[in-house]
Amino acid sequence: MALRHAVLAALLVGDGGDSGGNSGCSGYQLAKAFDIGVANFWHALPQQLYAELAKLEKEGLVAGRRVVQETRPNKRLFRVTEAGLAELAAFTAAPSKPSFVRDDLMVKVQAADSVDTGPLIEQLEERASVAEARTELFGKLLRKMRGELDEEEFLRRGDRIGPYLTCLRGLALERENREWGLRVAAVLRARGPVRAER
Amino acid sequence: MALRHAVLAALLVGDGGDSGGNSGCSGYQLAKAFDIGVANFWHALPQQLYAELAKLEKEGLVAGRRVVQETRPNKRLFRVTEAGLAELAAFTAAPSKPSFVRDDLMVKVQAADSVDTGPLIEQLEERASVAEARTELFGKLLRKMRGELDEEEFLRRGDRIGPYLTCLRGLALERENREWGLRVAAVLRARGPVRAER
DNA sequence: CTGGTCATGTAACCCGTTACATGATTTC
DNA sequence: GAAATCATGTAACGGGTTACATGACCAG
Repeated sequence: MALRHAVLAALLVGDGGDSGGNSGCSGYQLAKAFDIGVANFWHALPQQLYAELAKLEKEGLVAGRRVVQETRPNKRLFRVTEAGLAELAAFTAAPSKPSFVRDDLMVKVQAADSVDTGPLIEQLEERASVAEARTELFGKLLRKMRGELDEEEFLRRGDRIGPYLTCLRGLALERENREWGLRVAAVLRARGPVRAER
Repeated sequence: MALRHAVLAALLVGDGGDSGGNSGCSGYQLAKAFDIGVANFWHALPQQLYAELAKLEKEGLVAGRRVVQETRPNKRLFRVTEAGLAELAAFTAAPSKPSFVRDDLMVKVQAADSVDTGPLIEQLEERASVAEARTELFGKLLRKMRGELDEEEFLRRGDRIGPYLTCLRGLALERENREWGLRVAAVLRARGPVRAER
């Protein structure tokens, strides 16, 4: 049960959108975060998030308040409570589980000597281009977060560097992703169609 | 249900240990592979692997044969069948699910502005040193796989490059992992203990 | 004589995924 | 007029994790 901590951490950012300081963040906004930035270190579907928010609220780790909208469906904004912060602190102090990954494309590359590489090459190049797009996106997010300061300066004096540091890693991973995809595609292309000797 | 494909791909290597060509690989050996190289792209516990092997055997995608040992417990070696290869081929041709990651440490870094960073810094440095060890391990594995050839040469003419290419990615990821860990630890250290203003 | 390696599983429970359900508003 | 965005859930099923169970051999 560690999704809760990912949710709490993501909720801290609390980009309520408009002016209202740290008003919180809706399930929907949270789901978007889990599709972009948070996806670098945690994956979860919207349904899971709604369910987890409900559980967290019942346990008092987040507090939700209903916001009535006229032109849009009503929504609920959640913020992390004191108890939620304590939970996060305890989690941070405890030992971490080893990170884990699941990647279809790498499974396919692992088997590349025994199967037709045509579709694989396509997928690798597709992934490289997606990775490139994400690289640019992360670059923009970073620039936005640090504002006018340069990186060193921001990391010394900025007041919310957590998301910046995770985004930095996301950027590095996507760059890596792109390079690897292109490299492997090139290698497989150069070898040509499968030689079915065995 | 994609663990099956990871298992099939891992089984292709078939490092039966001693001389016997491509004799296959036991559940136990498979579990070790999932702890080292395969962990770069798939995570699974031994129990899952034993269960999956049983299922794959019942479906005819792998074939197991019992090997009686005197000085060690008996074991079963599995190899991928023709049907298994076909399954892998179909999987490779089909679209890939987006890769996904779950990383406790990154969740903690995301929340770094709101919690005590002491234990976090320790964990980051610990991870960096583990990553360094894995970097060296992967370096050795790569040298072993390519034998006397240099990398370019091996990737052009070697006869099993799949595991090499995935290992290459593992190496890059671990390097990245180490650098990030050290960087973040340094940044957090420089900021000193939490200033609990808010 | 303690701890690591080899070797394979079962059972219960919880978490995560897939499928379903709804509906108004804005943009192309 | 179609498609994306905003917005929130429920229900069933299947896969994954945790805990348990066993036991011989080898190295320090």
